[in-house]
Amino acid sequence: MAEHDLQLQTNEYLPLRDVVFQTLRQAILRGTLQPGERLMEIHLAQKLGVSRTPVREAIRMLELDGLVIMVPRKGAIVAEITVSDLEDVLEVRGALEDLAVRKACQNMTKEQLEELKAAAERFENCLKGEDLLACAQADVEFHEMICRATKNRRLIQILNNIREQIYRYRLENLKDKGSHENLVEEHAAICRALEQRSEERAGEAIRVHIEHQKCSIIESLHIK
Amino acid sequence: MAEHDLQLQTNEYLPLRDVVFQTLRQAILRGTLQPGERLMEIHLAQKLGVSRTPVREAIRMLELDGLVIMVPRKGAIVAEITVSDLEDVLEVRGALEDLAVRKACQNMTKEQLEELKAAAERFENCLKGEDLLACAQADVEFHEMICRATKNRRLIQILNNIREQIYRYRLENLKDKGSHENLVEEHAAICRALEQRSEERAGEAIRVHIEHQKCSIIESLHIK
DNA sequence: TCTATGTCTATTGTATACAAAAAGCATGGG
DNA sequence: CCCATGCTTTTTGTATACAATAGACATAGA
Repeated sequence: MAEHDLQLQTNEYLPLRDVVFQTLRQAILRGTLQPGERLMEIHLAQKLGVSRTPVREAIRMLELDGLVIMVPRKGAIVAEITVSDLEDVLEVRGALEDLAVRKACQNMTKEQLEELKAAAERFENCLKGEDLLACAQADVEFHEMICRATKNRRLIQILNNIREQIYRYRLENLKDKGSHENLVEEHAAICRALEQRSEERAGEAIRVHIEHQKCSIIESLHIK
Repeated sequence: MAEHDLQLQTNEYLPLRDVVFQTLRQAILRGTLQPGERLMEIHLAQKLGVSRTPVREAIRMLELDGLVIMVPRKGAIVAEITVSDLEDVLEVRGALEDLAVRKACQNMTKEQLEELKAAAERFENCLKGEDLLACAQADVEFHEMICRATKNRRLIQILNNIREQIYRYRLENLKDKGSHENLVEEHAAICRALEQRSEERAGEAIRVHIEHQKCSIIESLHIK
């Protein structure tokens, strides 16, 4: 097995299980731990310098998060996402982002709208550079901003979760420069609809946005 | 503390953590463990005849399920649901049931439709009796049937989860006989729209259904 | 040679022991 | 009488010890 450099962010004063959880989650989302790879408790515990107990509890949490799959009496493996899974997840995401943007139409203040446009601009600027992680971050911020404006905590939580699950594939997807223009235009369309407070247009715009994302992620999976 | 009669369904050959998890979840959903109540590890472990380890792991799972809340260095307490939480959850549920019923319009076979109508009828018959649990069960089956027809595993999982979370309040809600007629008619409307394969009507019908549920649950909370 | 069985090892599942921190209570000083 | 401080108790957080099982490998018999 490749020697991953997992390392705890020991700075915080949280229960170890939470620190381990965040560490492993990051490792999975960033691809340090690859789909299909086994998570062995003793191994991880030694690497992280803790005992098995917090590692086990972190794995339980990853399991319910859908990031690992438990095989009874065999342990946890990093979850593979199949094309069919991705389609399912993105379909759900579409419905929820639609709800989010509609609520945002009602709730978003002028200031929030300005911030949103600024975020869209940051995203555009990032695309010109080479830093994929920064692009992804800017895009996440754009969507989170809309989401937060809904004030619906459950919606925020579920959408964050879904975004995290597909994060690795989004990253892959951003490598395709051909789609960059479209992405920028789609974000702009969402901003415009929000400015007009048109739930219909905003919903339509974001559904198109997610749909495109779905197609291009699936395409990039096939190429590999 | 009231002496709850928690008991493991030892029949199955699952890891204890899963058995404990299901047991505690049932206890919370059925109200045996009430909102605000503390879950103490040793106590539960002794009651269930296991050690603390599986109990702890079960609690971690309940935590990510939103059924308990962890207070650092204090332990877990059964989650309270506030009116605002309920509104949030039901808003999300509305969007997802809408998606589900639209997909069902596309996918549902004639046989499935017949089964659905049968389920609606069972629900109607249950309402005439006094068995609230049976009513709730019949209603759950009706919605699950639609959900399963979508073939979207993620959607099925999230909706099941949401339904479970509000189960206790639905039960409370079913006690109000005044709403029974409406419920039956709403189910019928959903069936009709599905038969006509009209996504628009089906979506509208189920959104109304969820919206009514929201109102009457919140009302019944205020009365208490 | 192939298969079946037995043993050994690696790894999870479970229990318990130990550490640390928070809450409650009592006692003493102001 | 009230408040603060320290002790005690309760409970979680963490580590480790022990049990059980699945998988691999080897060996023996057909």
